[in-house]
Amino acid sequence: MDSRQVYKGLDIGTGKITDEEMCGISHYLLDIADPKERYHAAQFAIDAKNAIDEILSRGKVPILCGGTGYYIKVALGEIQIPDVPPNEILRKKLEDKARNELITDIERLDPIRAKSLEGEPLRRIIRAIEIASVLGLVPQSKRDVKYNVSKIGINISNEELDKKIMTRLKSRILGGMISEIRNLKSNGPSSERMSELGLEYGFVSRWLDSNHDKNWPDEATAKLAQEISHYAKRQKTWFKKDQEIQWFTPEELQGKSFLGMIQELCRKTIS
RNA sequence: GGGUGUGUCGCAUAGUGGCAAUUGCACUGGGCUGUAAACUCAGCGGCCUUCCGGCCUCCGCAGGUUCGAGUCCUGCCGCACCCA
Repeated sequence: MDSRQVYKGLDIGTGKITDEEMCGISHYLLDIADPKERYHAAQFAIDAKNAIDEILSRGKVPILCGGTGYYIKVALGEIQIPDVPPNEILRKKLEDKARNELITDIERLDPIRAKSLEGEPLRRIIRAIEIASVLGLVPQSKRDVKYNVSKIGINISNEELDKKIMTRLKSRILGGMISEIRNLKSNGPSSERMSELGLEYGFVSRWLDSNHDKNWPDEATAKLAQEISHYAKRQKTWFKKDQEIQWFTPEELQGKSFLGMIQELCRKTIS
């Protein structure tokens, strides 16, 4: 459930699991997309559901793991994405309009959806117009979860989290993240595209643009760690809202024997 | 020792005598219907208040001028640069 690990070639910077680390367990939805092309949540919803159904059909229990909250929701069917593909021409046209005009547009097309878009970024208002212009209205996104799900979250204080982020980042840099990104860049993607591939990728790419052959400085590590920490906090905000998540501290998970606990949860969920 | 500057909310920065004081970063909280590691909103001296708002404290320290001082004056302290 990771919006960046789907891409081929983004390994160190996304912390993608290695073959040895998999211990023979099948992992899904890794390396399924080309970094040159945009991969969307809507596609992920399809791919994830297929993978889940395939695993279930073999009588196994799928474990969804990762930090892209939106992708998890979409994969489980907690959010339905209307089947309206992006219309770049329309988007271009709408981007030239002022916010007020766009709001008037969506109010005319779908007053109910318009209400929920108050204070939302332009991009989402444009998307709503895009949907409404095809379907007439923006359909209500109703929950349609076909699976029994147990959700587990690990609760860590911000200080603890920041420490972990720093050690992780340092080991990624030692592990060759900078050259991974340099190589990736030489294959074409612009820095703008690189930013879409993730924090590390955008940040390092921008740094490379202005410091071709310099050595990576410690200040850059600190700054990047800060950006990652910001992101981690946004993730917390997202998951905090989910009432179904059972939260555990890292100590609790260790004390309990993690695998045993998962098995117990599986049994409960199935029965 | 002499001269010239300078001291504003964690850091940085704005501030014609009417200012609880600009902006950026950081920090805190929030939103999320095909870009989600994206995008985006709000709060940020304290206390009270349902909205409007009210009260107190505040721009290095101490005095002064003024109806009124972050802004002007004096002294002190800290810092910076220049001349010795």
